[in-house]
Amino acid sequence: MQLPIPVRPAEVKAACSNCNLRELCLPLGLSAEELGRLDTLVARRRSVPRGEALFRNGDPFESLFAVRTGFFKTSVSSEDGRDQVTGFQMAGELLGLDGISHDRHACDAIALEDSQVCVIPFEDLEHLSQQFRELQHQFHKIMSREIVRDQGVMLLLGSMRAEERLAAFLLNLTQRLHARGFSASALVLRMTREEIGSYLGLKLETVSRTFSKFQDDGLLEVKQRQIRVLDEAGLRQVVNSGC
Amino acid sequence: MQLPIPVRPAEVKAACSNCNLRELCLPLGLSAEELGRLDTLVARRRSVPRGEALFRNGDPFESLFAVRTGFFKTSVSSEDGRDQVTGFQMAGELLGLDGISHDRHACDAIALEDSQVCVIPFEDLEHLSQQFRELQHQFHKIMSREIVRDQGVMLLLGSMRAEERLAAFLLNLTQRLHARGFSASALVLRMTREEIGSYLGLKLETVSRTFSKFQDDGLLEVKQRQIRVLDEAGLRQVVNSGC
DNA sequence: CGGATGCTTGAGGTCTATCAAAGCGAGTGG
DNA sequence: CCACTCGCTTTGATAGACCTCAAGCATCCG
Repeated sequence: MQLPIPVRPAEVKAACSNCNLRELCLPLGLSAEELGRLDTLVARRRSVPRGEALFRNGDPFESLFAVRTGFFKTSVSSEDGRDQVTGFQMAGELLGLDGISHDRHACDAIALEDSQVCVIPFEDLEHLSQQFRELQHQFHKIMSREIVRDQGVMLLLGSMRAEERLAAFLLNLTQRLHARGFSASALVLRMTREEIGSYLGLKLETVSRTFSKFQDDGLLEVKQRQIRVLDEAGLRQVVNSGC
Repeated sequence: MQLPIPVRPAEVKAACSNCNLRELCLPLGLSAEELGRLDTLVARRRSVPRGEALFRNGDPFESLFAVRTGFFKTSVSSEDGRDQVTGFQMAGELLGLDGISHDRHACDAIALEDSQVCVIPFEDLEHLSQQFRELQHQFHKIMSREIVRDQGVMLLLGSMRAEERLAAFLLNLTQRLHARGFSASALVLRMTREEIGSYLGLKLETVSRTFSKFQDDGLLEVKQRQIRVLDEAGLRQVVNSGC
């Protein structure tokens, strides 16, 4: 998979106001003035090589991060070493909202490919959103959207069977890629079967078997991490086959 | 179970500034001035009889609600009629955060006993939190806490087995009741086995069997909905027995 | 008191996990 | 340039956890 948005030459000072992702990210719906002020806030960038952590559970929370390019996973772990992938984040999505509650990050965020994020110092964001109603509201919407998303994952984990889970996962991925201008039918997975399994509450063997079954059923073409969706309607049917 | 906080006589105008729950709720950490202003905002009350909805999926979103007395469940449902309980809320906890993202509620909130909530008009809250930094920050913390809580539920649903789930659920309940001044060992469940099962991703029979097993193992005393925790450390061990 | 609702318990079946082995592919070094 | 290695994936056989179906019991409430 190519980078969702071509990286500008380094010397060009990119900013929210001229970012290709502003329709998917925090700036959505802001006025020109608000955008300008946001630019002054979101000045820093940070590159995260594949496999490295953007932050880890327990790290002091100072900033939110907006994915510019690349791909991340977030995961939580319990004291006894259990591990659960809680989400995958692509360009335009926010990372770090978990950290606000206790001033420390509550999960790990790991880059699944070489990535770049915009650093959004949280104190500054709160300060600025006191002056700009719309910015404040947009931020609240983003947090709320995360809560709604999490509820959807609970529904998936609590009430769906393996095939339904994987189908729902693939449809969600393709829908998000499509919103970023990519094909809705051809995708390259950035994560391993094990990471998909962790996210979906399944073992990696079950994920692999389910991919194979979808291929046998003519829903997908699967070549390792290269996936082609042959029958989107069929996938939708699988998701809804539970009840 | 008794009401967590004795209901004041109706004629007494209760407000955030003299609410017994202010250490658990939105007012936490606010100055006297901020509290006073919050009082003017949170003027309305609403009673919800047992079994009735505070709001339903699709209802227009206008206000958040703080539970004053009683007990709620929230649940989401998919198009195909699948149903998932996403949480249980008791006194001092906020309901409705899901509604911010699309100006419509994204779940159902049902009272599991006769309940009373404080109505917090959301526009007013955003307006007021533009003036009061601390209120804004406290609200952000509450939203973030909800996100962290949801991640914990994902961990539970994605990686724990039936006994671990139920033990974790009971420990969470007793801990929250304890924070409200109740016994950490004796509790009365306000929800059915089926609702517990839906929350934990299990069938009601499995919940019932697991309760029986805990009783056989000397961890609990179970009399229908009356639960006595006999061995809290043992429950903790069950939660961590997975890995 | 009697019906309704919710809870418990049993038997048998299904789905997913577990254990094991072989295959594929990308990157490395000879 | 090829052989090798390592990580990841696929596939098979088996086992175990949880679900399903069914019956009986307890509790609540009119």
